[in-house]
Amino acid sequence: MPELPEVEVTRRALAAELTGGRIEGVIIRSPKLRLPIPPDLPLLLPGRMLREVGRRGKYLLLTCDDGRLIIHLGMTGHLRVLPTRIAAGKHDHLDLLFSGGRTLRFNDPRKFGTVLWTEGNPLSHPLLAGIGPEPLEEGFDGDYLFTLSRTRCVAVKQLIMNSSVVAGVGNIYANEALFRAGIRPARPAKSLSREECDSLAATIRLVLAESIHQGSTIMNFGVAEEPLRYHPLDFRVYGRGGEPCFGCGGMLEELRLGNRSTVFCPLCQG
DNA sequence: AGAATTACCTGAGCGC
DNA sequence: TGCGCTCAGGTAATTC
Repeated sequence: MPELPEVEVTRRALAAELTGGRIEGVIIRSPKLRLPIPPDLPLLLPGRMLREVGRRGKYLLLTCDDGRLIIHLGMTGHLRVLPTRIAAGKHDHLDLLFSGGRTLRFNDPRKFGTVLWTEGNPLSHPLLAGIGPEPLEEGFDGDYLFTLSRTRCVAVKQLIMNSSVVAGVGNIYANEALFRAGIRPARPAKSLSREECDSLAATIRLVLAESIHQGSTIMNFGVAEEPLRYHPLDFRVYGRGGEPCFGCGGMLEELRLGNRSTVFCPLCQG
C-alpha cells in the first residue's frame, strides 16, 4: 500500500513527466470512491496547465492554473503515466488526457482513494488542515514528540500513526521505525524519555528517507503493462511475525494495536 | 481533549 | 473447482 515514500516517489515522477503539460481532456470512468470524484472535472480541467506537483502527507497536490487536484491513493490506488492512449481496464477510475498524447490514469480497486478539486488554499482544505508536521521537514523532531506525548496514554505506535501528530506515517513504517529505534510499540506514549523521542523522530526520518531514495532508483513509472514497483526495502519486522529477528535471532512477536498488525522483537525492543 | 470504534472496499490466501 | 471465511489497512466520522 502506498505510504509516504511511495507517494513521494510518485510525486517526483509526475513532476518530471507532466509539469508544464496541458490538460486536454478528462474521462471519469467510475466516480465511485469513498469520496466521489467530482462530476464537473471534465468541465473544469481542460485548458489548464499543470504547474507543480506537491505533497502534504500522503496527499498529492497537482497545482494547475487557478486550482489544484487533491489526490490520495488510499490503500490500493496508483497513478501511471501512459505514453499513448491505452484501453482502460478494471478499476480504472479516471484519465487525465495531457498534451502530447500522454495520459495520467488513476486506478484503485479498493476505492479508498480520493480525487478532489479545490480552488482555495489547499492547506486549509478540510482534509489537509488538521495534518501534523511533515516528518522530513523542520518542525518534526524529538523535542516536538516529547512535548506532545506527555499527556498521551495511547501506545506510541498509535501516536506516530496519528496524522494530526505527524503526517504520512502508516503501519509499515511505524513498525520499522520502532524496531530500529529499539522501542516497544505498545509503550504508552507518555512513558518515552526525551532520549527515546529523539531517537524515534530521527529513525522515522531515516526509514522514510531511505525508502524514498531506494524507490527513486527503481522507478518504472512509464511502463503501462506492469504495476508500479514500490517497496525496495526488505522490511525488518513488517510482515515477519514468527520469523527470526535480524538483530538477535529471537522470534519476532505479533500483536494488534488499534486493530493494526504490529510486529516487534521482544528482546531488541525493550 | 483524548481515545476507541466503525464504515468504506476488493483481492489474496486459506481450509475444506 | 469453488465456496465461504478472514485479513489487509488510511482516513473520516461518530461516539464515549
